[in-house]
Amino acid sequence: MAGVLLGWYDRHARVLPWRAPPGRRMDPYRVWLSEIMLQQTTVATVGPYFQEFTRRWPTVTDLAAAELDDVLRAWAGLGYYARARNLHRCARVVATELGGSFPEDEAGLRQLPGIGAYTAAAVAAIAFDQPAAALDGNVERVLARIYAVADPLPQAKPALQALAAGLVPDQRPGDYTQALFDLGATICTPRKPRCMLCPWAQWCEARSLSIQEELPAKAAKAAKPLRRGVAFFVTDGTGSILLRRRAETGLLGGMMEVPSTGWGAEVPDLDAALAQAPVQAAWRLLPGIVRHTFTHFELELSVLAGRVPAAVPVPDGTWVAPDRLGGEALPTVMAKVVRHGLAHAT
DNA sequence: CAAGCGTGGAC
DNA sequence: TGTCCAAGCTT
Repeated sequence: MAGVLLGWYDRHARVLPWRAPPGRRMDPYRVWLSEIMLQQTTVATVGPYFQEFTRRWPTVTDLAAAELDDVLRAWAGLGYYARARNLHRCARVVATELGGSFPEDEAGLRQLPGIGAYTAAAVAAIAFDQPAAALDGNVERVLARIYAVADPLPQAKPALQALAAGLVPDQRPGDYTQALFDLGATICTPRKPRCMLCPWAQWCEARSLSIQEELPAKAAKAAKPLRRGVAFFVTDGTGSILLRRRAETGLLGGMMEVPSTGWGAEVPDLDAALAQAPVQAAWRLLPGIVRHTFTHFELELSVLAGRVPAAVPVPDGTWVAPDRLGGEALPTVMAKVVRHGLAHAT
């Protein structure tokens, strides 16, 4: 089966910025960087970020020498911000403790910050052509169908991992791994798989049972609770906007925010909200609400606008001119709040 | 070890 | 509008 897939890959491999042509190997730094960026993130989204990171930091040593804040700024908008902090930590370990070279085996890679079971196997296979079984969402879907594994994920994951390990060939395991990704991304898609084009169709149990679109089964997801809060859009006499750095860990850790009340189930009343205001001002409630969906809750923010005569100092705060917002470590939800404030308060 | 952790696009 | 999902990791 592996040989057939490799033959298909030789003819149909996707061309991607972090990928070498079939039969070649890519720089391990770029393989690693792309794998971190691609965690739970689409190829289309990652593209521009990968280009910018490799332009600014062509080697892992360059990335290690960067300031964490510059890395966070460059990562802004990509989400799952712990990845950026772990990326930077990992680069420093590789640069200072490993002489600038990544470990070539799965176990060594697995020790590094931000590298879990999947990424260790993927980098070992793709960058170093080791026969490691990388099990991601694509491979889970392909194998669940090929072997008609009906047990729901994530319970079925250990069984799929064993099946994956049994398929990895000794010849060209790196290309095989990438071929499996391409198969999942272009043929064995979540909806309406293109079985007529699949090089593995003759071995697919799910297809023979006509249940390919029902697999893989997944456990039901919990409903997302609604949280609400009030954000404070503050400008000074020059039009600069008050931003504040969030705590290093947890949600949006280390990123910048528009100061706000806590986010809870209840809408804070005006007095409770104002008690949490970062400065004293004559507040005006802006029309509309900023909505944002996170992984595990939905958020609705009302926005109070205030103006202060001069850029007074605020704990963890920074005053940023509107034309320099693009360079800040602003997560998307906060960029939405700023946009709302600029549209209604200025 | 279940829960916490972002975002944008497809349908 | 809602729902799913995309090359998962950490605690």
